[in-house]
Amino acid sequence: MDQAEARTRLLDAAERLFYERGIQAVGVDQIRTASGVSLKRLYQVFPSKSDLVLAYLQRRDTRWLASLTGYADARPAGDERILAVFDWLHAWFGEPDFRGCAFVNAFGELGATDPAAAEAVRAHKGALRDYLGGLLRLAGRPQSLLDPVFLLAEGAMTTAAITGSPEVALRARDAAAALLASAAPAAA
Amino acid sequence: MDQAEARTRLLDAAERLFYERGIQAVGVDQIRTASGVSLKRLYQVFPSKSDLVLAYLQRRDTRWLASLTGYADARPAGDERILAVFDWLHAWFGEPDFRGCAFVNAFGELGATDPAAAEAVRAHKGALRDYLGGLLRLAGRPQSLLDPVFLLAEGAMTTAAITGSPEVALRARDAAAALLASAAPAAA
DNA sequence: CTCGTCGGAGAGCGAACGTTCTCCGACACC
DNA sequence: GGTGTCGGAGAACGTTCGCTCTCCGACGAG
Repeated sequence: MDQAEARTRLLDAAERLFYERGIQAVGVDQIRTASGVSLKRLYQVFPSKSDLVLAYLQRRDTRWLASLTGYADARPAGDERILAVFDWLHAWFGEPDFRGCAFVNAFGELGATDPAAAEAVRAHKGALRDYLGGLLRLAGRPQSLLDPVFLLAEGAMTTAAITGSPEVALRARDAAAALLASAAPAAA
Repeated sequence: MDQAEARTRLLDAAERLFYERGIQAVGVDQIRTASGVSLKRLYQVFPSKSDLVLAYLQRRDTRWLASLTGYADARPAGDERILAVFDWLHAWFGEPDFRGCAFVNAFGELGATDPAAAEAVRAHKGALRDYLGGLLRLAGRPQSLLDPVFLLAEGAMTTAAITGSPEVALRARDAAAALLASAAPAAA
């Protein structure tokens, strides 16, 4: 096993365990066991647990946004693409291991004590916000709709986590559609 | 110091520390030191840390909702009272020790491992939702607006925590006002 | 075969955790 | 004053944490 594969296996195990049980609740030994990577190598690749946490957040940020944009960008630009974001959320919420937004969870655990993790969370939410802003622009919609749409998506994530029911994504979608409809009709 | 005062002092210290730094990050000894209550009495009142955590969540639930309803119910019933919820959020977000919704934070930390804590979070969010539903009814508004308004409030809480800026409450308020305006005019 | 190098397995480290126990001084009762 | 009871202070317990170290077998070079 070379270093690159060790890194992948560590991040795979870390992502599954951190997301499923929480970051502080998972020990380094559990990640070692789950990944099959020796402790020595683990500390070569990630000199401390917080480095591993940061790498976990960064890789998840990349993959999560890629999955969302891959789904939404397949729809025609315009209102439809904006609403597709909520369809994607609905599918995500329905996954059996869904446990809310990993970044919101991480912020609640570490936001007060780990500045690097807090910054990663801010960066992730900023990227999501920017993506939604781009969708609005493509749809010919004013940026004044950005906050409402973003907040509906955020609220849907935490609510779906707590209630365990994915349908809230569809209600958020309806609300977003209503806001789009109540604004001046778009050029698209 | 009698048992009742010990309980109050313990909960005061626990609430401040748990909310400020996170639950798992705060040890029982720190709560003992901050409260001035002896360890022996602490374990008489709360036989385990998870009992203390639960009491913390329950007392905060009561107080938080009482503060919100006390503020909003002072406004005339109708749309104005609904929007007052966001004004209250705005004031809360601006407090110097604001660190997001204690229940969302607790759920991220403990939701997967502490069923009693998870249930307390669900109960709290259910109570907030019910309160908003009552405000809509009083305003003569359809319950179809409940999810949008609730999700805007939820989204505002997590976003304010992560970005640190209270203004998002006002944007959520604007969005709620737009949704109310786009629906059929209320009797009130 | 011999030797040197490497990485894996897991024991070991000090600190911190939640929880219990020991000690001792304060105070009520006789 | 002597005695019993209580609670506070904090030492101590066993476990677990993040992290380091030791040992040993595998393997390539000569």
